[in-house]
Amino acid sequence: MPHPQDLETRDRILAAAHAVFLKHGTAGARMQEIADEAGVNKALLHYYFGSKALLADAVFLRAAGELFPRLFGILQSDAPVEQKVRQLVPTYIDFLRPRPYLPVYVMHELHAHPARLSGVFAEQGPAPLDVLRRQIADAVAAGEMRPIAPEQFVVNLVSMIVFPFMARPALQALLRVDPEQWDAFLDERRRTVADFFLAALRP
Amino acid sequence: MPHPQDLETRDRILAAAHAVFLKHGTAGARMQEIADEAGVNKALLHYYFGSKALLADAVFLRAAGELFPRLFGILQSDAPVEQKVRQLVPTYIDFLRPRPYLPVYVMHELHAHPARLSGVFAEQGPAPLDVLRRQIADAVAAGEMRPIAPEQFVVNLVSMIVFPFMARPALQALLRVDPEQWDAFLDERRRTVADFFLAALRP
DNA sequence: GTCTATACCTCGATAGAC
DNA sequence: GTCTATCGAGGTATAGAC
Repeated sequence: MPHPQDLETRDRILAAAHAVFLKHGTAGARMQEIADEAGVNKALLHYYFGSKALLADAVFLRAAGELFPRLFGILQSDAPVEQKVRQLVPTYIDFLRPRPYLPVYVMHELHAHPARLSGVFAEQGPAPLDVLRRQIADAVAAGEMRPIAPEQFVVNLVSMIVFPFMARPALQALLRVDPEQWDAFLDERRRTVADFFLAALRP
Repeated sequence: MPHPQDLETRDRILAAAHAVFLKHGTAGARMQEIADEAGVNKALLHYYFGSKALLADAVFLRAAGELFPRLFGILQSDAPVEQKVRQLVPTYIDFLRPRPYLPVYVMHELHAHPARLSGVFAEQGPAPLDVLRRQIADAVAAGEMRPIAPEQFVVNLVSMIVFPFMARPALQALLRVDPEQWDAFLDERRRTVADFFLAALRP
């Protein structure tokens, strides 16, 4: 973009767009609502981002960029398996708690717009499961762990962490949990999910 | 609606709307695309359903109605816990496999449109966790199970079943799994998730 | 850089023939 | 019941003043 830009205004617009897109999805979002939320007028959105589609791209990359890397940062480390699990569960729950719309937004956009995938995982490094695969193999050989494929390991763990946020409205109704009990419910998951997961790995 | 109706045409439209709404979400769906998919013209959609919003309501109720009841049908039965788990995992995975968009669609609509909740869970009966709560208490007292709150039990189990479908595009990229390997990955989950879950409950 | 005013167009909805 | 043709609201995008 050849335009001169006020970065502070640009950030305000991007933050407002983030909030509105996450709440309504790209198709359901209105440029007017973003402008209102940012305290500017519609024309400025086009001045800074060119079009709704380009603004949506920027927001999606931002959202996916906070969702995925902090998962794989922890999983790829060389720390022992148990320590990684015990660290990931509370860390990620604390991250998602103030961002309840983030996972559904990202997954919905990926379904409706699969081309977005290339943008997100382009700079992705080598297969991220190698460290974990060796750690599991060693623990199994030492008789300390039941065998499990590393893919299943990761998906089981991430499922239990992320799914409750995606299903929150349904779970609140099905479990008869009002919004304040929901916080206690998440606290309990924060405390118990790692234990539950590690218990499943006992030989 | 006081209109006379051709039920076969109405069903074709509803099925087409189901497909299009699930793929793009309510806001992203176009009445023209639904008409094309059903092999009729736009005007007929209004003849049968009145408006896009009403058609969207019908589709959402239909989708939520296949997603939730078959979960709680199994969980509320009087069968032993282990049997319920071993039945639910393959049954539900087989159900979702040909409907990969269903969970994300429902959860996204519930986030963007929380009022829909009332429509879905209105006819819901009494608290559905009572059977499970007693079964867990008995098993724990008999020394056969680690203690766990029934809410956490259900959410852990359902998370591992449903989440992979919601996150499929991301998981395929992150795990380096191409679409045909994805089927094998789901087969493995179908075989292993119940064992994994039950292993976590061992005392 | 930021605003107001407006052009342009997509899309949901309706009218009316058959 | 189903179609063609068209209207009008609402939304993105642009022009141009400041």
